[in-house]
Amino acid sequence: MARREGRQKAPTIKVVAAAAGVSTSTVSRVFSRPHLLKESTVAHVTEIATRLGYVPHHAARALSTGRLGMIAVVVPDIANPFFPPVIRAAQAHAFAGGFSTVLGDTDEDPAKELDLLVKLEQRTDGVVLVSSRLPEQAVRERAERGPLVLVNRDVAGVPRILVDSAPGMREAVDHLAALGHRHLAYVSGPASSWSDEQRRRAVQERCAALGVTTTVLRPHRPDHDEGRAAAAEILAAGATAAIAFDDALAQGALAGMAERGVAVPGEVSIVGCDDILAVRTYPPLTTVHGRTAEAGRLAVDLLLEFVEDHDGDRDRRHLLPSSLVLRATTGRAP
Amino acid sequence: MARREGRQKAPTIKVVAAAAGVSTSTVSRVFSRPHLLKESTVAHVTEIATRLGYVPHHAARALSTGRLGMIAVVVPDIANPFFPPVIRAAQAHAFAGGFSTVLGDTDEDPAKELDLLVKLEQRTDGVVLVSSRLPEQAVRERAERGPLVLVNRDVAGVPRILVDSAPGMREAVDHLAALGHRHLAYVSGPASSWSDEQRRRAVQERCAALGVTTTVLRPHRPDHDEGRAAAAEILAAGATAAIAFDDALAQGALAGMAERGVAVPGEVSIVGCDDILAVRTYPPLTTVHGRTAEAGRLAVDLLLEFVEDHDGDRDRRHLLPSSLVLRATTGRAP
DNA sequence: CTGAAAGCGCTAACAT
DNA sequence: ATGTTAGCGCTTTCAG
Repeated sequence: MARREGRQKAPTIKVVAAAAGVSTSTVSRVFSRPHLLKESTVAHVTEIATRLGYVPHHAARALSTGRLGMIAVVVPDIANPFFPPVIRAAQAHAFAGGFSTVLGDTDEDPAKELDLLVKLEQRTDGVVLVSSRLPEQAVRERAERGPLVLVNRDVAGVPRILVDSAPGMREAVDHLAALGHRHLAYVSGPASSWSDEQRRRAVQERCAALGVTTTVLRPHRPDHDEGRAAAAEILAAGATAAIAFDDALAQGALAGMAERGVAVPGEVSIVGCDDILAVRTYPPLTTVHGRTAEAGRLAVDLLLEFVEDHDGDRDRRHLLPSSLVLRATTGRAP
Repeated sequence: MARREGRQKAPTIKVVAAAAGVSTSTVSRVFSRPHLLKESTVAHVTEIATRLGYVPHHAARALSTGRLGMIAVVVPDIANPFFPPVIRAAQAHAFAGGFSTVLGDTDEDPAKELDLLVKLEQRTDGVVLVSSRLPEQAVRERAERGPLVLVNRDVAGVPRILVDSAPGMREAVDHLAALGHRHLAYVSGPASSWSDEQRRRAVQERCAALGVTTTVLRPHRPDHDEGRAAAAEILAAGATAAIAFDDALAQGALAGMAERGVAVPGEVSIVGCDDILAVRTYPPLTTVHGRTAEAGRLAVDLLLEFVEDHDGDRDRRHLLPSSLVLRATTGRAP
């Protein structure tokens, strides 16, 4: 059996230069700003380089330019199905722009979040911070120290992308009212969540405008179990329809209703938010679809802008509209 | 309003050296091999360094040592709930070992996977490749070029961690047989999947041993819709129980049964695999729990071993046993 | 135990 | 359009 050779060290710019009969700067330029070179040189050097299997060394380039070629995407919990689409989009877009992404998971813990942010500061050119759980002041301070774009967190002076669930929520209320519902419950999400406040407010205001009674239930951790518990609360409130902070809660509520033998949408109607697992429930969940993937893409766009130009206008705020997706968990009031 | 100062550049080893009245090598050693120095020197320099807010520059160190301090975790689809636990565990463990992680998403596309692997080769010290869709030859070639650990892919000569669903599958068959089921369907997953083959085989063999009839259904994409479709196939086969390749399929099958008014577990029993969303279904899904998080942790362990010592023993194969978790979708045969 | 000096591989003025 | 020459910030022999 042939013994494995020790891994061959990669060819450097120097050996390519020698082989091509040009200077190292020329080779360097071929890979960074080819437009400054004669086409023939570019072609020639490229050919030699590929033949030798040359690839620019990342760390060396980083050291020279001060650009790491890497951004971070930080989320509270990668296992929460809300995040993968934004991560994925962010990643793909960054990659297209020549940047790698590191993913950070804060485990929903503000202390870990802060820690991570500090560590990442030296390893990345900038960070996309999704659904930050940090106090506003901390976010602002971090934004002072380097390029930072927020997703679903509204801090003035820090560039941010917001998935705006309000339009969808209003549609949901309209839809329910049109079906004859006169009393509606809102199943709240985490108390400190920007999104929750936004969604709740949209529901309340629209209900008020339409003369529909609304009961706001206590804050809930956005998971299945809490949703299950919420089913009882909805029933106790005497509501005939409920809008939940998110799909996980809505799905839990569905299960809770099933346990109690309450028919959905026959006896009560349920609406979710985020459209993240809507099609996996039974019956398929009527929900508010937010453009989360687009949020990831836009966040990276914005971030890369700031990486290029540290002194761009910080106070940018993008709102991404949402809309109601009708499926099978809403029906006429009993 | 005070104008924001341009970002202050981080202090280098040089300024720390000057401030501490020592040479740069000493400062360097304080951060890399402090045991070579007098305790008092270490203490003194450390103090100065923290006061100045000095942090070793990553890229510079990488250039010098050839160690990037970074590993990659590559998965087919970050949105597939099977992966987050392994990613999360891998990440946490790597971080503890002083390594950052980049996450790669191949979008289930072998071409993208290969591409990504090439790009990552120069940016990381090694990669954990989860559920690779690449041909065996390609995997082997990549393993020659640098530290690589596989998860849920069994290629001889490449270190690998396998979540072994066979024990759990056997338990499932035993469980169903004990409940009086005599005809059982296996809902197959992707045709090229190592896991599917393993699971199917375990089911078939155990059924044969027990004298239980088994129908193997066609390959399915592991998602909800296909599971829904599978419900009809299970019924058509005349089976009174089904074991699905994974939880997504099982959950879909649940929905499919509900649509047809077939009671679970009254009329048919359903078992999933992976225990990834089991508790979010209604009724809660009986499923095979695999130790996926542990797989992530172990993979990183193994990988870091190879990063330290490029010539360790390549042919390591870890099997992580699984077991059946009883919940509410299995019951006596009708 | 500590210092001096030579790079690691690449880019960026500055020349030409 | 291309070559020359310094570094980027850190580690690492080699001396002392």
